[in-house]
Amino acid sequence: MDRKNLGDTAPRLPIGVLSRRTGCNIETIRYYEKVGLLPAPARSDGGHRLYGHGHFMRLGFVRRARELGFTLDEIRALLQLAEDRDRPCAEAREVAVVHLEDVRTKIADLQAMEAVLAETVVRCADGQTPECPLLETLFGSFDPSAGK
Amino acid sequence: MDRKNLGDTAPRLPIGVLSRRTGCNIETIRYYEKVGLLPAPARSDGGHRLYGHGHFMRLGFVRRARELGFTLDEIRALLQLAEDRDRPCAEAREVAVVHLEDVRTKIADLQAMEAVLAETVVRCADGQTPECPLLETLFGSFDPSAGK
DNA sequence: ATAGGATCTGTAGTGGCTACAGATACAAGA
DNA sequence: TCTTGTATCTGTAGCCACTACAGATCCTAT
Repeated sequence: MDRKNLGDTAPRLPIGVLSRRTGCNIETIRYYEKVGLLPAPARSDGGHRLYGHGHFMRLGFVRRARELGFTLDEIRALLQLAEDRDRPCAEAREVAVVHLEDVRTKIADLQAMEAVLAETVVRCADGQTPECPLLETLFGSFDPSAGK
Repeated sequence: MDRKNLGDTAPRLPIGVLSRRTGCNIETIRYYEKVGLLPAPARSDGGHRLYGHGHFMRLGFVRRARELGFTLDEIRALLQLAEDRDRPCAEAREVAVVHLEDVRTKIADLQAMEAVLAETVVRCADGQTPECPLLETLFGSFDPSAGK
């Protein structure tokens, strides 16, 4: 877990290489540096960013965490735990549990939407309905409690 | 479907009443007016907005559509169809079908995340693992293809 | 008349990017 | 060495759908 030493002896590479290897947009990399998620890298004499192995590892972490839907603040916390703690697993797990519940809530919300939409689309398609079921639904025509 | 006549004879009510009856934040109502989703209402002599029945109907539509996840532009299009077309159902249905596919994609993405997260959380919890499975996953330790 | 709540306009911010524009650096080929 | 094309820089602004003030004015009940 010795991942905080970014100053290793591997060759340092420009941002375009980091971008292509990690699948992360150049502008996003600069954004992550701006918001403190990535440390500022060394620079060439001309001012170009030069990234070492540690940056590749760290950005890989960030991207995988983003793909799992963690917010940048959650990722920040996870990286901090990885750096500072001998046994970070309990705390890291807590971050993941909270996020997992959020993901499950979002799934449930979307599934509720999907159910209404799917039903409405079917009713729009059957061609037997004199008015448009979707628009009637949205205008609240089928809900007697609408209006107060 | 005669919903474009907002100048009816019912009493006109201030924004706070519209907000409470529709569950839509006052500032959101003003935002919707700014972006053209709601027409500008009549005003009192002192400049306060006064909303009639048509606005209540229209904002109800917008809120229900938002709850179903439609974007503001999709809602704009649906309202236009409702106003302009004798038979808007085919086009409205097309808007809903595109949106339904988007919702299903989001559900699938979230379910993929949920699967990875749930597995990782379980492995973090079992206490048999020497290192933290979540952090190892994010650092890419269990993926031999990581690095290029 | 007064006071408290409602409302106004304008501005800025949220999260996570993304897209320029104008200027400079870098590398390859002639 | 020079030229040219590509890569990179910084700064600014925008996207989407809101949300939150701040200072000023309006409105209504006492």
